[in-house]
Amino acid sequence: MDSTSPTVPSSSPWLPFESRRRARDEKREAVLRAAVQLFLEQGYRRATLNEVAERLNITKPALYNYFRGKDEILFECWSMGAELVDGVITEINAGGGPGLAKLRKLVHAYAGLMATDFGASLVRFDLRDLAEKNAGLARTAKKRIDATFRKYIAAGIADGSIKRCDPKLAAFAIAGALNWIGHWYRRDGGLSPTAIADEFAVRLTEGLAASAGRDRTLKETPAAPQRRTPRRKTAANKTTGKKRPGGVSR
Amino acid sequence: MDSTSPTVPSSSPWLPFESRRRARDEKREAVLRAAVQLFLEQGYRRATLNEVAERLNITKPALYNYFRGKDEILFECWSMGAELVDGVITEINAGGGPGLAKLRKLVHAYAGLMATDFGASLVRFDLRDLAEKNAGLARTAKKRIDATFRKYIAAGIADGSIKRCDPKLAAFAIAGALNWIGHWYRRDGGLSPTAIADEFAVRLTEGLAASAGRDRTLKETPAAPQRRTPRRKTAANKTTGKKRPGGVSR
DNA sequence: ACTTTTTCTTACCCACGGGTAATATATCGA
DNA sequence: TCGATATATTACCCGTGGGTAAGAAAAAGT
Repeated sequence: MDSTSPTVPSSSPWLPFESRRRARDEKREAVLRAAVQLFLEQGYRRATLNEVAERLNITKPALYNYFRGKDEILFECWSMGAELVDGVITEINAGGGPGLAKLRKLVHAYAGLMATDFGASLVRFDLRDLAEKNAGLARTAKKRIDATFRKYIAAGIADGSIKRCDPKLAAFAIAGALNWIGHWYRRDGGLSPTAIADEFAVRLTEGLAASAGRDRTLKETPAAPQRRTPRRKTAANKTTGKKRPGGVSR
Repeated sequence: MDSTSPTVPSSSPWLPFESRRRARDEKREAVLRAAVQLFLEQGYRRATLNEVAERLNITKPALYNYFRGKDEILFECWSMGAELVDGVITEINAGGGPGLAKLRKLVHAYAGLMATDFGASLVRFDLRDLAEKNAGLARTAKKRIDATFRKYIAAGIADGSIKRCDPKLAAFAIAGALNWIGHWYRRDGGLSPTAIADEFAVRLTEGLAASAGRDRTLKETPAAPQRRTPRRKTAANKTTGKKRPGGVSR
């Protein structure tokens, strides 16, 4: 196992390992994509693993090579969404700006995410379907996201860009409007995700803006360099190549 | 049956019938109250009829004296919520006032409803769990509610009380924030329903107000004569006394 | 070519819970 | 008191779907 196999001098001996691991991870993600779609279409409880497998041209027990059970698949779908949001947040935190501007960026990006499968899974799935351990992780992640909304609002009040209000309730109102997108948005509807995001970024924050008069300064923030973020960060996890689903939880 | 029984001259011969029917309806509603609570606590799919019955100190088959099946119970719970909203809407429609005032009244009352069991059932239950026929009715009712939000906003724009905006998206944003209350509100939390309603009535509409400067005129509308509406209207249905759940649908 | 490991399939188990049948027990009208 | 009607109970059926066991098929390693 650990013998630095001298029989393969040309090119990295890691490649076979790597490619095997990659192939495995690709299949894992394919399962997640099929699952999240089905779960959103029919609802988690109604959706069956048989049908998930069928869509991938395999059979149910094959899924158990990649996941411990149905609820773990659900959790991983949810996690994908959470990672997307986390990515957005760290990116906004990296940049500076007044609280209001940060809030607008968050609203804009979050609205866009709600129009994606993994993003919607954040709000369409019932955490009570998760194993207690995973449900706990999910609750924590949710709290962190909510805290971010409040933090930006509080910061905005502090720096004068947002008028005085209760950050908790204001965050609930904004997050609620955004989360609801995940429930009504349809790909074949008349609204494009960016149109929704643009409008919500304005509509949900204009009432909070401290700038008295009418809205000016509303066009500077949304869409910044208009860069969505499909890539996955926060490496971690990713089943480091070991056998058996083991990795789990995070 | 139709013989005007001459043998019972003293007091109304209907009373026995009436009281029997009343007793039946009371039990029916008791089932609904127990069911909606359990469904909200555990989720519809997880909750079992056995447990609903257990909470009422009866056994599962007894439930079938009042309802055709689990999904009908769900529908009736949902319907109770829908009737509450309908009541609010007809009351607001009855009164006059500019679009913005009506919108605020609706937001205020709707927020309060989201803190009740039957109100929350409007947004916490999955219509896909309903029989197709009932799901259709529910979709229609939902559309009607959404249309009301848009109507008030459009009216507000027309009469100058609300600034120009897309009524569709504005309605989505407001309804979303409100509906979300049904997901996060907890009776044992720090926020009282009226506090939430008051705050949301302001927060969700201030951005739309056409009145340029800061907010004045914000205190006149909410809570009007502060009259909640617990009574049930829209008689119809109500199992007119016949045997077997028959009535159904509406 | 051989073994070993990973991946997938066929065939099954079985707990759960919605729904029904047959039957007992109040309740009411007479 | 006595039939008729609601109303409730006990005992059961059975479809569904998550999960597993045993072994075939396909890669990978040597």
